[in-house]
Amino acid sequence: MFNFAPRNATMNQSAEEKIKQAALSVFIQKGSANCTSREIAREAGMNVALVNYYFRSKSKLFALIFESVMQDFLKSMVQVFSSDLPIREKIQILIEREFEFLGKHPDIPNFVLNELARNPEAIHGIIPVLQMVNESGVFDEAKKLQEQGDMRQMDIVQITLLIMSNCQYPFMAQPLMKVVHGVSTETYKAHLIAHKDHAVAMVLGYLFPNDQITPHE
Amino acid sequence: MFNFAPRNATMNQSAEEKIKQAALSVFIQKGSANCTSREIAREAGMNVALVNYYFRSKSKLFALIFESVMQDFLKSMVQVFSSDLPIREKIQILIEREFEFLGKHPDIPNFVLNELARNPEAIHGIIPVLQMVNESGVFDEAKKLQEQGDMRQMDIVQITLLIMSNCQYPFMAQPLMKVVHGVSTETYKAHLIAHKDHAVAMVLGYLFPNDQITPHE
DNA sequence: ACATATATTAAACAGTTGTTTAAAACAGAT
DNA sequence: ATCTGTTTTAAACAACTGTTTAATATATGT
Repeated sequence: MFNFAPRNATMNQSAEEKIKQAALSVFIQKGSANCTSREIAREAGMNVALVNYYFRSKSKLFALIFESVMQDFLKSMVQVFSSDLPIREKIQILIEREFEFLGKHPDIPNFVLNELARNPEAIHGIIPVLQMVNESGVFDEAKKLQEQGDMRQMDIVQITLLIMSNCQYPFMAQPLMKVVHGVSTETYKAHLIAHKDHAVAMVLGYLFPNDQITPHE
Repeated sequence: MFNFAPRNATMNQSAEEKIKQAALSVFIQKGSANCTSREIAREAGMNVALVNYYFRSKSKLFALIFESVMQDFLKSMVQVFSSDLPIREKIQILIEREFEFLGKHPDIPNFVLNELARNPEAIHGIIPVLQMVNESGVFDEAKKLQEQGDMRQMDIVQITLLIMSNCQYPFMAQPLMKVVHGVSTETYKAHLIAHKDHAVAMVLGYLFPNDQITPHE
C-alpha cells in the first residue's frame, strides 16, 4: 500500500522527496501563507497537481514540513542535555551547537516563531517535540541542580528564555541590525561568530555567580 | 487641497483614520502578505474601494503603517539614550521601558522582524528610524564610554544585540514557551514580568564586570 | 436652490489561489 | 503485446485577490 522506495528508479531522488525539499525551502523562506502550491511545484520542477497527489493538500504538506523543522529546531538542544556532562559544559556546548546550527539555518527561528504566532495549525507540529523534551528529562535535571544550590534560583522557563534569547534573536534580527548599524552581511556574520562567546560568558556568569571572583579595582 | 480635518463632522473619527487603525491591527496580527484589503475594510466597517481611495494601494497603505510602527518600535529606546542619565541607569531604564512597551504590544517584534526578513518593501520603512538613531548620538556616546574603560570592550552591534535579545525574544517566543513548558498565558505573563529584572541584572553585570564583587564561597 | 468637490458604494476586471478531473505516459508482470 | 496499477500532465473549477470604474450620496460654498 505504501511506497518505501522510489518507483521511478532512473531518478536518484523520488518526486515525492523533491517536492518535500522544495516545500521546506519555500515554506521557510516565505512562510506558509505567503507562498503558493505552484511555487513549490516549480521549485521542485514539477506540476502543481503532483503536490496534491502526494500530499493531499497544501496544509497537510505544511504540517509535515513544520513538524520535521520543529524536530531539527530543538533536537540538538535536547541531545546535549541528555548527555552526562557537567552542567556548565552542557550549557556552553548547548549555546555553541545552537550558534553552529543557526549559522547553517539562520531563518528557522523566524519561521518557527512566526508560524506558531500566526498559524493556528502549526501548534500541532509541536507535539513530537514535546515528547522529545519530556523524555530527555532536561528540566528535572535543572531543578535538581538548583536544589543543590549550585545554580542561581530561577524558574526553568526563564532559564530557557535566557539561553534561547541570546542564541536565536541575533539571527532573527539580522535584517534589522544590518540596516540600523549599516554593516554588510559579511561583517554581521563576523559579529555573530564573536557574539557566541559573549552569550556563553554572560549566561554562565549569570547562572553561576559564584564561579568567577571579580576583584575590585 | 489636503484635508486637515474630517469632512464627515458627524463621526468622531474620520474614515481615513478608521482604516489606518484597522490596517495597523490586521497587518500586525497577520502580516502584510497574509491579509486582504477586504479584511482591512471590514475591520474598519467600510467598503474595499475606500481603502484604495484613501491610500492608493495595499502596499502603499502597508508602507505607511510599517513606517509608523518602526518609529514606535525604537522611539522609546532612542529617547532614553538621548537623556543625560549615567550609562548604567540608561540601560536599566531602557530595558524596563522596553518590557513595558512590549507588555502592551507583544506582537510588534515578530511583525517587524518578519516583514524585514520577507518583505523587500519593508526595508524602506526603516529610513526615518535611521534618522532618529543618528540624531540621538546613541552609538557615539557608547563608544566614548568604552574608550574611558568603564564599559566592557564590545562592538556596539553586539551591545545592541545583547539588550534587544533579552527584551524582545521573551515576547516573541511566548507561543513556543507556553506549549513547551505547559504554562497558561497568565503564568507566562508573570514570568515575563519577573524576567525583566533578570535581563537588567544580567546585561549590566556583563557590561560592567567591575561593579559587583562576588566573594568566593 | 444650485453647482461643485468630496465621500462612499456596488459592480466589474483580470489575475491568482487551492483543488479536482480526466486523460495521458510510464512501469512491471503476464 | 496486453493488462494493471502508478505517476505525471494539462485543463478546468469556483473562490478569492488587488484594483478600477462608474454611479450615487453627502457636504460645502454661492
